[in-house]
Amino acid sequence: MPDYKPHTIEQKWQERWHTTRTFEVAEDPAKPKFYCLEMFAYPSGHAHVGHVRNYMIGDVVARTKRMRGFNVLHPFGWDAFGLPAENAAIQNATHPETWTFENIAHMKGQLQRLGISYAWEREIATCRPEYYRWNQWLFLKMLERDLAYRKRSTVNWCPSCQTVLANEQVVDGGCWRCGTPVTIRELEQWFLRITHYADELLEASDRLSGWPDKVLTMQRNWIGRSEGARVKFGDIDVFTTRIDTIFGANFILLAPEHSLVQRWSQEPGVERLADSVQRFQSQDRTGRVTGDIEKEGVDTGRTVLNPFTGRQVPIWVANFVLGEYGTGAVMGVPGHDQRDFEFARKYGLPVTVVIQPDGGRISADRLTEAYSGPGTLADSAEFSGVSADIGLARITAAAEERGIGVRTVQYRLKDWGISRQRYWGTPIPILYCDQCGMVPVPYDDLPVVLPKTAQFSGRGDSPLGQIPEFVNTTCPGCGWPARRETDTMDTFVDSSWYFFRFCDPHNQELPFDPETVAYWGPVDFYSGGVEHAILHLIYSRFFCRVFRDLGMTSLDEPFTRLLTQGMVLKDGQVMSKSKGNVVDPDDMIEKYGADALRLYVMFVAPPEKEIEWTDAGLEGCFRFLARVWRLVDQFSETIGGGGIPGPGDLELNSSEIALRQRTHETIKRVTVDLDQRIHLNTAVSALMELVNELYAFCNQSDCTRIGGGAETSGSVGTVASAGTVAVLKEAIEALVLMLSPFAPHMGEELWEHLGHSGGTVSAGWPQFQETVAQPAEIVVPVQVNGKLRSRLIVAAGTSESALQELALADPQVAKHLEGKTVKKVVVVGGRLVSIVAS
RNA sequence: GCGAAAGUGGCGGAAUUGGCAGACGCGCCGGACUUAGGAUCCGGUAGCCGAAAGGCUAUGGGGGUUCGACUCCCCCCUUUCGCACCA
Repeated sequence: MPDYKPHTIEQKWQERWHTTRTFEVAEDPAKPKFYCLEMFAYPSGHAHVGHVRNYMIGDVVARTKRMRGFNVLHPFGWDAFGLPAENAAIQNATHPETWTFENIAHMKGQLQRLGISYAWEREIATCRPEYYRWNQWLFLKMLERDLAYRKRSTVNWCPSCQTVLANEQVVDGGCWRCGTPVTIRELEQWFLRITHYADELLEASDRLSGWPDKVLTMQRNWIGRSEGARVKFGDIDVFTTRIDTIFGANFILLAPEHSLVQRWSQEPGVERLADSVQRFQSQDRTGRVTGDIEKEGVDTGRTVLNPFTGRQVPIWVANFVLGEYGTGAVMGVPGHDQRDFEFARKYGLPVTVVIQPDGGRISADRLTEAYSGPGTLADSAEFSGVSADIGLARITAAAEERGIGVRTVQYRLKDWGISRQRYWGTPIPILYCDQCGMVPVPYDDLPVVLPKTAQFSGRGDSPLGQIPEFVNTTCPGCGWPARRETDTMDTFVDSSWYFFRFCDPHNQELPFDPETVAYWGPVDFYSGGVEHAILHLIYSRFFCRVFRDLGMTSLDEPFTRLLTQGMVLKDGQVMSKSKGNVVDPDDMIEKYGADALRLYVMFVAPPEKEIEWTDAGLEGCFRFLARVWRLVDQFSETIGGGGIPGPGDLELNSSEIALRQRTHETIKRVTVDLDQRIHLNTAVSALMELVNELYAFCNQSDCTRIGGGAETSGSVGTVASAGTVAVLKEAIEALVLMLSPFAPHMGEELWEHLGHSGGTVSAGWPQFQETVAQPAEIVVPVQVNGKLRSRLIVAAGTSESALQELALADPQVAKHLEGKTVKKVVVVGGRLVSIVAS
């Protein structure tokens, strides 16, 4: 018998899968579809085990679904635009395209050596004009529908990456890629109007039952809906969620960026104001947003009328008021807002109490902190005496009636700024003509191709601007000279709809034929890192709705079920090149084979959890596979032939019945674990148990001698009975089939050894019979006063009264009941007997 | 600060609904087979007491509900993650 040698069989099957196009699919209305997708990869160079874990998880799901009769779409591609390629170009004098395609070639090889069952003919790379032309197409469609627009505004700037960042790409005040603190710049930028869908994105999140709560919570927080009102204090519009406290608004606070502040600080004789405003604006942005800096303000010397109290209130500028949220102006209610309270105490501004807590009375001069709880309005003219929530509604209505306020909903979510001052991205298909102004590139002229030659200086101006042949063009409207937009699109545009492109990746007329998405969509199972919770995942939900509103799909949501896989740690740390702790899958494949690697990564922890890499664990999985190999190989001749009757038709002895029961029970467990729970680790352990059971069966029934030494290990012993052959065949075939999503090469090889030529997919997923899966005898624990005292071995289905009798008669139990009276006996049928005595 | 998730042997982790805690694997210990074993097969392995039978204690800590709690409730500790002056 040849030992388990993974390399030859892995190579054999990978070649066969490729030449027979095993995983390529077409729409087939006769079969149920299943779209299985893992987040596509940024081609950074070499994938480490942490990266490929995700693909292995998806592959187990895809292969299982295929065996269960689904028409499975399982594609892969490359998120191929982006900064690292350009940075590498600056450092190594290679072209970003060269760098990218070399990396893709290497990583594709890695994935193929892992045996991931991708439909490679659908592979896409976003940096190809065949792909990014549809970014441009969609951009123009969005422009037509006013979902794309250009405006000058302050934007996040990463000084290291030398480009603008979207709000979603600023993490803790730093750049999501490199962590460099973000600064502010004012630029003309293109924006996509994601806020148009803010409410829908929020509401629909309640229906995403297949998503982790954690991700949904993050998205809801990010959208940050708050209901309130805008109220005019003279010329100043403030946004408040607490209009019920307006009678306590003793001052107005403006953000340093507020247009009035900017205007006033340019007037003569206000040096103190101008200096403070300047200082606030230059304060560390992170600190301003996170609240780490000291709250400061400066009096503008101006006042404005509080429209409800009729009193003049001073206008201050405060560094903690954010220009980008609401109207950049707030009413200061020191009695009922902690920030305003601190501010008022610091600068000696008056504090007024306008809400009295129920059953208590507070006064302004004794307050040590703002009171923000519920209560009854006080000192609020005609509104005094009503509860705060009723007051809120009435005051809002009054403001609307007087034309000085309006109910409104405010979002934290901002429109998505997509302009990037870099080269390696999708050119924005816009021209600027002196005669016609801004002109969209006509659809027929798409794609606007990224020019090959460019200077990669990393200087912070758009490299495309350095290429006259690119910039200078003619206006399609008037024929006069025009200039092209030189910014490129955020690469998150590419990834926001690629899952649709996979349905129809070679379409030259449209991003995709709506029919294909109607068949394949939505993605049934999507897995990837949680770090995309409010980036890629929210953008994709946005784009799905844009396509829907363009009439190209009827889907509201792109992803039905989402799994966020855990990271792989080595020495307690995330793998990274700079830490030097990466595990290269190729090294592990070299040592143990792809099947063992896959099995280990699936077995060591549930997919959502992070795992700590150990070579010893991998070796254990290799040993398990070798154990399966020996088992199957030893029986392949005996059970591999035809004409073996099914075990259901034979008289079986007790150990044969027991093995058969274990087989069916295991099928049931593994099926539930894989199909419903995606508990891949417990599915593997169930298979390990079945293997242990098979070894025990063989040793005990003496049907053959497994192992034992070099000269005996090759022999096939005599098999005692037709029943033994039948139950072994059933068990081993089920084992091989169920193992094959995890260890596909071995699965196919052993299936072939067992005399089957059609492959595991056509064999289908093994079926269990509920009646066979139930054990004939069960163990029923008996507790006395909550302590386990004995175990009864009884036939399954023993009645509760019989169980009670048996339990009370049990000698161990009787011992603990001595001198006591039984107060109560709880019998849980088939589960346990609990006796209470005293 | 607010919110969420988690905390189980030497280690990774099991325990669908409140019902035998520690499945499975790693590691370790022992046996068999062997010239040899770091291969293979078999067995043991939470702690404490005990020769054994058996008993006691154990799921971060402390309370509670229950015949019964890793699981539910309250308080506290630790870790991880998310949010963080959002008016």
